[in-house]
This record gives sequence, structure tokens and C-alpha cells, in this order.
Amino acid sequence: MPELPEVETIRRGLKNYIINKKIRKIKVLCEKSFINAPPKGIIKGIRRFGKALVIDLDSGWSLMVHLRMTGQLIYDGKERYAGGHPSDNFIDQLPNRQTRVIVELENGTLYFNDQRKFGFIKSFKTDQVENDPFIKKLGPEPWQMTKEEFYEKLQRHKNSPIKALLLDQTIICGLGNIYADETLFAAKIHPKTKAGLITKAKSNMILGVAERVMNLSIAAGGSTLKDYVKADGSRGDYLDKFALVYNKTGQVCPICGKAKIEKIRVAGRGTHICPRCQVLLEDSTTTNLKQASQNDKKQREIK
DNA sequence: CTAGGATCCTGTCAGC
DNA sequence: TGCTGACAGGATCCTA
Repeated sequence: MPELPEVETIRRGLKNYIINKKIRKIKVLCEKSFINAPPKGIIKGIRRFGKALVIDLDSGWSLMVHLRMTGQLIYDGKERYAGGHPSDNFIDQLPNRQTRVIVELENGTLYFNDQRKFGFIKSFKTDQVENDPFIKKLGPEPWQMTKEEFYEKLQRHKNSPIKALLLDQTIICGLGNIYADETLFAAKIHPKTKAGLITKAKSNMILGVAERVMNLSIAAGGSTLKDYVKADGSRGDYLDKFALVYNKTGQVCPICGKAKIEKIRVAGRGTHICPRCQVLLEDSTTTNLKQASQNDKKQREIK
């Protein structure tokens, strides 16, 4: 669930607590959640590659953390700092039954929680980070890519729905289900639009909007704020503050003020759209097929 | 090569 | 109340 802005928020927050701290012990509670052997060392830095974090140690080893859908990293010391999938784990007693890995530091404890066990921590030599298959395949982040490069990629996958490409981390990295929906809504493009039908101008717009949406979210601290951890009742969520379509099913569209936000399924994912602002473009092939199918229907009705 | 669907896993919620 | 199916802020693997 955490997308690029959330992961970046975790990186920025966590480094205030764990840099230059020695790992005393790593306890693996769920075998599946920790790949390779837990290393020793002092934490020297935290880098981010798309939605993955890499924690570098002074011993020549690194820990890659991918939260996938429900992962969380929670530092608990004098203060608590939590990020990832928002849940009561942020304020609950830890460890609990969703805790998969416990990293004991000299100044506190770092918990890796993950309800669905899709996420993981993986250790390898620091000089092998760039060789990790996931990191190796990652495409550029929106601000690292030229408009030409993005447009060419859309043309190369011309039969895919545009949303599927925005979710494909090898095409463009950082977007997930929320920011893909928000981006296409802001660009007024229906998520099922075949990539090949998107004009250069619209392609440019998608790239620009994706960058804007994610920068806005990073500035807002992603969709998981530290305030939430303080348990003062204020969630201060990006979703509440800025999201215009995600999870807004049934509400009136904030742009046209007429249609209601609908939830549909695209590329196997729940997808939110304004059916009035985001009209599906169809090419002649699709239109012809549709026409043919309607003709078939008429034929059958006649029979 | 591309495109689409199943799959990993646990928990929650709507509907009967 | 209980049961059932659908679905979830991700990515990979398998198939055609």
C-alpha cells in the first residue's frame, strides 16, 4: 500500500532515529518476511529506490525493505515514529501478532509489521544493491524521465490500459493505486484508455500531473502522518486532505460538480473515476467490435 | 516480446 | 449470530 510518497516520508522520518545506531540483534518471527541472513553492523544511511528502502550498514551489508501492501516500519524508543500501512499498530503495544521482524537498536526498537506477509526485508552486500532484480528493473521516477521517453513507452505498450502502465514500476516508478487514480483524474483521462490512443500532449500532461501529485503528497508527509502516532485523534491523512477520487465512491465530483464518482475495475485493481470528466476514448477497432457485438445482439433478438 | 489473470496472506466488511 | 464471498495503497509468475 505505501506508495512512493509514503516510503519517502518513512525514509526522512526514520533517519532521525536510526542513523549511527548499532544493531544489537535481529529477531525474525516469520521466516517468509526475512530473506537471507540477518547482518550485523551500525546503520549509516537509508536510501530509497522507488517504493523500496535500503538501509546501509558500516559492515558492507545492506537491508532492503519492501512494504508491499500492508507493511509498516515502526521505531519505538523515547519517541515513536511509524509509517506504512496506517493502522492501530502505530499506537498499539508492540510486538503484536502482525510483527514479523524485530530489529533491536542501541536506542530503541524497529518493528517490521506486515498483516498479509507480502512485504519483506532482504539482506545482501551493499555493492550488490544495484544487482537486486527488483531494483535493477525499476523505471525512472516521474521527475527523472523526459516527456519523450514516457510517450515512447506508452506507444510501445499501445494495447494496455493506461492505468496498468502507471502501475508498472518498470515503466514509471513510484505510483500505486491511489496516485494512479488521482493522476488520471487530474489529467481527465479514463483509466481504460489504450496507451496507444493517448496523444503526445496528454502524455506530457500525465507525466506532469504525476509529478505534481506525488510532490504534494511528499510535502504533506504522505498519507501516514506522524500526528497519527501521537494518538491525538488527528490523522492528517493525504487521502482526506488532497485525494479527489480515491475512495470517494458515490460523492459528487469536485471538478464538474455533477456526476458521482464511480468505482470500476481496471487492470485487476479497484479504480475510481468521474464518468463525466474521464470519458473513454476508443479507436476504430474497438468501436467496430462494439458495433459488431451490438449487431449480433440485434440478430439474436430478431431470431 | 506483450497482455491478462492467478497467486502469495490475513483481516474486515457487506449481504444473506 | 454465523457463514460466504469480495476485496485490499503490490509485484511476480505463468499462460497464450
